[in-house]
Amino acid sequence: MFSNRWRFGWDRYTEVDLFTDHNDTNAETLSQAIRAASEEPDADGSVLFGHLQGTVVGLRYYTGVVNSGEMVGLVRQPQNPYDRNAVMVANIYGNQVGHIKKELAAAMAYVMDNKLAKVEGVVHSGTKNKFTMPVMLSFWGKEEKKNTVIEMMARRGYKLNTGGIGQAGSNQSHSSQGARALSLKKGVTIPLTAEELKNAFDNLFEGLMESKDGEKEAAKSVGTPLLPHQKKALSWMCARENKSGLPPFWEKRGELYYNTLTCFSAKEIPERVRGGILADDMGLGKTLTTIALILTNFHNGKPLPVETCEGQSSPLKARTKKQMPPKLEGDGAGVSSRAAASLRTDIPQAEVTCAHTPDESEKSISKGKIKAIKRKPSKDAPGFQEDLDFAAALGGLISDTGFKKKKTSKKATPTLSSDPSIPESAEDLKARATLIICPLSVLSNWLDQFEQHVSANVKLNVYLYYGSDRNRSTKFLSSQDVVITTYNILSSDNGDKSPLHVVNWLRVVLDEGHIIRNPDTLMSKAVLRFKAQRRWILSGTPIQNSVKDLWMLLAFLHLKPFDVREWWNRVIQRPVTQGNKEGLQNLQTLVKCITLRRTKNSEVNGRPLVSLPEKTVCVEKVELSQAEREEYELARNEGRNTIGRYVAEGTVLSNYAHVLAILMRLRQLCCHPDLLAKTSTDLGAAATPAELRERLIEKLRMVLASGSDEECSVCLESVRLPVITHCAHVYCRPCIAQVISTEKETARCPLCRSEIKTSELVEFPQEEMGEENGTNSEKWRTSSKVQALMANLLRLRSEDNRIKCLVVSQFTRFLTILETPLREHGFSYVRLDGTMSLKKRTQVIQEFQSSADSSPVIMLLSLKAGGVGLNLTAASHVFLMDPAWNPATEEQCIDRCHRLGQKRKVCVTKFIVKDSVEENMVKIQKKKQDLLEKAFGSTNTDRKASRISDIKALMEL
DNA sequence: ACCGCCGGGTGCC
DNA sequence: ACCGCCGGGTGCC
Repeated sequence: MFSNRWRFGWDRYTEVDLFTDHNDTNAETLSQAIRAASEEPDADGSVLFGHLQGTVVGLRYYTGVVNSGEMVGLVRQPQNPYDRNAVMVANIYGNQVGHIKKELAAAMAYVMDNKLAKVEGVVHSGTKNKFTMPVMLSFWGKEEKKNTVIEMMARRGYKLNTGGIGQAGSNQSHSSQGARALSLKKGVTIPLTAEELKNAFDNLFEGLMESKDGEKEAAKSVGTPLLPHQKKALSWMCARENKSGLPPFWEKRGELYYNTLTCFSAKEIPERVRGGILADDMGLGKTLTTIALILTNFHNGKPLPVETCEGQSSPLKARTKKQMPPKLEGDGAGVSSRAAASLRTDIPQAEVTCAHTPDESEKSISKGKIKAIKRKPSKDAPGFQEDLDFAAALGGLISDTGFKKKKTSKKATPTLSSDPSIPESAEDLKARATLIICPLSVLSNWLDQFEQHVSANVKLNVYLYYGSDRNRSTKFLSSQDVVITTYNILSSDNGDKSPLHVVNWLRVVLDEGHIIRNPDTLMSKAVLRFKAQRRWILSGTPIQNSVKDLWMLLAFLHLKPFDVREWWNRVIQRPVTQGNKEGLQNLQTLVKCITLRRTKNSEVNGRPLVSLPEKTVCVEKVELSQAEREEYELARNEGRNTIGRYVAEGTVLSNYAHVLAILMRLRQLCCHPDLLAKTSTDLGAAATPAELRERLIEKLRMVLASGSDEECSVCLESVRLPVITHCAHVYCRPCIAQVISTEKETARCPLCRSEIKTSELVEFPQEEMGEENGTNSEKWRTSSKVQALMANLLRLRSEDNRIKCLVVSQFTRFLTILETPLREHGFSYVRLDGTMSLKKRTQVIQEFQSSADSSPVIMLLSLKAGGVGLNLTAASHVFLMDPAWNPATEEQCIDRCHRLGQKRKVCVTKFIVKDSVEENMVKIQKKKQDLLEKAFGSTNTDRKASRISDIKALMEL
């Protein structure tokens, strides 16, 4: 007993009180410790140094058991009072198995503490031993540390076996790694080619849906009929939430649950992953499907009980609250109201917070207790009938819900094939609310979609947890049907005191879940701490860069044992990145089990998943006018000379900013001459003082003409008597004059800290002063591209004056220029760009999507405004005013209108100026698509080289 | 007997 | 632990 207190007596867990019922708390604390101890940010590039046979001692003091071939974790215990070199051995669940024998531990401690190597263990034999057992240790690390480690161990009498060793009974990945190590010197493995890996990843998420999945009708409260593929998704999601199938790589062997990858087994059923990854392409209706899931799948497969406006008038909550004696909260016996579920959310705050979550109780159960419970014949369990009663009370039916107490479900031994429903305890049944976390940019979309898809007569409590005055009451939040918040709120609301971490959620949904792929961010850490029964990730792109992106997602889903980084690294990530085919297969199996992905082009039974209206894309070549052509050629020749010189000197990359500025200038000239001279980078390229002055004036004119109320950064009011500095910032003349007179020679621009002088302030020439607030139509000039657009718009209007168009440009300033002719021709328009507040954005989108007569017919859209998920299906025509570097950006933009819900054919027009940088950009776009595909694993130098060749191609050098 | 041998007590780090 | 180690009991064969 005395020694037990030291089981966790190391590192930051020293103060844990282990005298009180230590058996109940150890597992969770230990796995936390292991998790913390094995924070290995990047196991990539590790090579195998060698193997070593070691001994685990002290088996009889610990409860952790291992199977033949099982992987074990090795954790340093620097605070161990008997030996500060102690190395603990633990199994996958964090149960301690024993210690490494002290002489070996002393040698290992040095290696481990100095991060010279990562040591991993596999037990092949002696698993039934009472006192000691052999363990095969492998040492992994950076190539350059290899010899140090080998020498270090040798000095202490431990010779690392650097050849492959036939490890009888070793698990698959290890034996194959051993074989590889044998066949190759220096432990370097032959990876799959970048191509193969890339293909593998592509296929990782393809064809994940078997057609056997049925369709499920949504609850009545879902107002929008689901499309067939959405019903399939709903059916799949409900099944993932309700069925108790084991997580991938777990199987039942006799009385035990066995993990086929790590060879770990336990009496307890592994935590089931109730949820998964819905990775459908954007536009297939992930949001709608999720809303349908919320309404359709409450407890025991029943719909969410909701208040309706018709029928019974008295609100269910009010009625049932009185019927429910508080003392029954615990087991729910005797509840007879159909609406018990809605009532359960109204329990006092204290009860919620004090109650053990199912999560905690299941992990904190000691082996001894489990045994005790398990030995009880299930039919004698006193709680069984009560739970049935409760289930009946809730759902009006006796389901096959089995007795479940503290997770040790030992109802009639569930067989793998039958997939019985997951039994829920009374504790589980209290959870009501679904928490949705999304990026700010799609927040309004969620609200809209709830508005749109929930039947009008249903009152769903949706709370937006956002803004400084958000309601932080956990009781309040628990009682909602849905709580929506953003990732930013999550990271700022992070601490333990955040109510989001106190509420016992029914379900947590991460929209655009790939956002949490970096485990080091605050929000990723926050996301792991939710108490929730079911967890979902919605993401069109679950893998963005590499396998590593998946770990955080699996950790969020509590997919055992991969929620602990070490097991993920050992079993999946390292084998895969080293090109091990088995590792890749395992990864594929894993992903397949928990993911549903369809694309717009997916087919089911030979028929397309969704039939979107046709989309046509045409390129309209624009001829520059003679004046424009002259100006363009001038700039082009100048740019060519400059860039040509950089190319000759080999300094393209060090002058990259300037090169981009030159290209930018040309691209802008293709659109409209007035786009020039608007940023200080452009100004840097101006040759003469006269030219500079001209451009500054131009810039000033643009600022003032843009209609936005330009603010003076000194007085914080609208600028009066505007002047512009050489660094292209605009102030009131009196304000900036005062700054300069105060600071004298050392005066600096308040915005960018460039030096400023009174003599260098530029103001409007006298004759233009009067016009700045006027219609400025006299100063406004057209361009060939503007005319091309207007011709199209006017033609369309004459065909059908309700046709709506998106007019897209990368240059918000171009959008501003376009406003003038739109106004002149009487087009009603709205504008959406990245600078707008959420509120304004929402309003603009609503206005545009509205079918009212007064609704605007044109949206001026900046290419990158908003993110994925933006729904602009009211438009059926898209005008892309200028080509983007990345064709995917254009595609994404087009998809905002060519997506589910689009009723008309979509017509896309790309304006490209003939004989210009734009034409070359289009050529490069095509090449880029290939490049991007090959970029997988390509080196930095490759990319740089391609960058340079891009530029040469653009300038026709 | 300043040894060897026997057998009981004992046991991770 | 069906070991090794420790230390007390014992002492020809």
